[in-house]
Amino acid sequence: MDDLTVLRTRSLPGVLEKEIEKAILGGELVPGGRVNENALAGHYGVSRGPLREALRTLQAAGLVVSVPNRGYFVRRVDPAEATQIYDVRAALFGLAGETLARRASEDLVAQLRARLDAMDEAARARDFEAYYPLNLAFHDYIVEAAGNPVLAAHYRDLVKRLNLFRARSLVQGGGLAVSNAEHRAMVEAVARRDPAAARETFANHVARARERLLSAESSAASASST
Amino acid sequence: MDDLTVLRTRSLPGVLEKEIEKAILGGELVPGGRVNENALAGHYGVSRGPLREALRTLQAAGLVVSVPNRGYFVRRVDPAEATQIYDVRAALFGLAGETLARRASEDLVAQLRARLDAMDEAARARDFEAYYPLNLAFHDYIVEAAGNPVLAAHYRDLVKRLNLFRARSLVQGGGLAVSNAEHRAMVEAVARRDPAAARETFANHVARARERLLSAESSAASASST
DNA sequence: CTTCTGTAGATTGTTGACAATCTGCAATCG
DNA sequence: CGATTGCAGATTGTCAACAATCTACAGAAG
Repeated sequence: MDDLTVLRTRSLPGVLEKEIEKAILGGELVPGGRVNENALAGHYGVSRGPLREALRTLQAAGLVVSVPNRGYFVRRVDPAEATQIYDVRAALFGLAGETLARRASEDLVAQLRARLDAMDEAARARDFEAYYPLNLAFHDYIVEAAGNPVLAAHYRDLVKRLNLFRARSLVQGGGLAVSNAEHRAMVEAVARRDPAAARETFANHVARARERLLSAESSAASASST
Repeated sequence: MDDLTVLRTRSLPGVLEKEIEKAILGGELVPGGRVNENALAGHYGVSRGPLREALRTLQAAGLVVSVPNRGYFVRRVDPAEATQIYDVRAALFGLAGETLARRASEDLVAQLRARLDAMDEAARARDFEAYYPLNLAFHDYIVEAAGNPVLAAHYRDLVKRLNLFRARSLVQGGGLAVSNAEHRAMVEAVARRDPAAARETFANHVARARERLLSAESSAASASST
């Protein structure tokens, strides 16, 4: 019965899109690599038609690019584009914070503080494995709570594309406590119902995350070239 | 030779996408209306395969929606979603202004002032037909000059979707002078190389445009319901 | 008269096949 | 020996046909 419901709800190109996206974000399809339609179609046991429709959607999302008569390639994001993505993401996240500060209920502030405490604990324990998903959920919760689906959709698109930037060393060791201190300032701005301060702290948080990532990347690049 | 170059550069789904987009934005395909694949394929003299790929891209852009086993429908944007789009657009435009204020050359400021003067003239003459395209080009030039392709792409997507909001009465009569006064404040902030002021004036300009549009819409709605 | 059911037509979903194009290697020519 | 041309295999682009699903209308039952 489950298969039936799935097939009724999601179309075949829809599930393929999610599946391929997972493969890309999971690293099975590496950035810059070619996407073979026949191979993929065979792997999923479907025809090339629905597959190509899924790839078109992924192209619009910026995860792959189509070169006429050459095929699809997994998108490669270089530091320059990563910077651009981060700037846009900061602006959107700032908007999320501003919106949240205007409409925040007491329950919502309590929710944010609870998540903050959980992250603090993980940061103190230097437990990156625990911190990472909490951090992700925290940001996602914020963007969702802002109540603007258009904003949320664009934000998620940007985050997906950032995963194509080869630099898994997202936040290393010392970054945890620093990052969560910024989180606390963000939540306090929301609790004070101060839209301007919220926008600023939220946007700055992403801007600083960008600096952390890019400096880590450049040092890693210079290290590997030595 | 032209056809050959076109076919080499743009793929068939690519040209179909642009063609259908034009039909939607031009009003030939009305919001809420159904899109018949066979009819469209026949109209363009192509098969349904490339057509469906084009529609997938347009779905990702938010211009159409796909309902499984029912087909594609031209997206309808209600006032609530238009508000959300405007909020995101304001944040992005604010980022464009901030970026511009940091990197503006003298030439760029001169360019902006020249466009400003042209719009002033049209506004004084109450010549909406002349003002409208100048205004569009002004905004597009700014977003382009910010030098962030990711920002530009997202911004353009939002503008396209706003065209689906049924309210062609974009700016009526008196709005022209007001709007251009805001433009002048924006350009002056850029000329002063003041990023914070630029962000604020740019974002506020879009927010005010939203208010102008939505109040016009609601008054038109109450008038039509009377 | 209203409601339900069944059927015919239309429309979308998917597939497999054919045509066009590209890539890589080998043979030939200068 | 290097460069170029030609060919074979692989891959993408497009199409037309078939299967599945939905819509609308007609007819029958309550």
